[in-house]
Amino acid sequence: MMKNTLARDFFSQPTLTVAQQLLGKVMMFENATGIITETEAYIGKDDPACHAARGKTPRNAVMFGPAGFSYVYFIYGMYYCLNFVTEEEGTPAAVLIRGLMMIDHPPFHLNGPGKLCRHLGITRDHNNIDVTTSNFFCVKDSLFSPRFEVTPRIGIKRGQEKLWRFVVRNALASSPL
DNA sequence: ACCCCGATCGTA
DNA sequence: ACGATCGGGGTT
Repeated sequence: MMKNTLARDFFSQPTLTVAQQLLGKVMMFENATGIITETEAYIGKDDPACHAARGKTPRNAVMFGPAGFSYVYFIYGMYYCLNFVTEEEGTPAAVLIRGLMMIDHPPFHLNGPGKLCRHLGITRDHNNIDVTTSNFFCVKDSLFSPRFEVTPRIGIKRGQEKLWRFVVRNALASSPL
C-alpha cells in the first residue's frame, strides 16, 4: 500500500471533496497513527456555522490562508478541535476531523473531535502547522476509498440543513489492513 | 468592561 | 437532560 503524504493541491480542492476524500486516509501525529473515519465541512462566509462567517479574526485567521494548514481551536472551556484548511488562499474553509481509527497497538476507535485531540495531545500549540511539509504531522494517501454516510453536522445551531458530515460506514470493520 | 455562548463530553 | 469550564468576539 503506497502512503504518500498528501500535498497542497489535495487540500486546495473544494471543501466537500476534501472532506469526503479524507475518509480512509492515514493521519500521523507525532507517534500516533489513525485512519480518518468522520469529517465535517465548514465553508466560507455563507455558512453560518463556519467560524469565518463573520469575517477574519485572530482565532480564525488560518482559515483564510493557504490550504494544507492545521486549524486548531479551543471550545467549551476544555476541548480542542482539529481541522485542515481547504480551498484557495483567501477563501476561509476547513474540514473538521471528528473520528479516527487508531492503528498503533490494539486498534480502537476515537470518536469525537474533543476526545481525539485530548488523546493525541493536540492543543493550541498545533494551530497553523503546514501538514504538507511537517515531519511530525501529516496525512498520507491510502489508496482506500471507504463507503460513507452523509448527515447534518453535529452540535451546531445554524446551518443544520446542510448535509456536510461524512461518516465511514461500519468504521469498526472497514480497516484496510 | 461586560456578557453570552459555543464545530463537546461524561454523567444522571 | 444537564453541568463543567473559559476564551472569543460582539456589544455597551
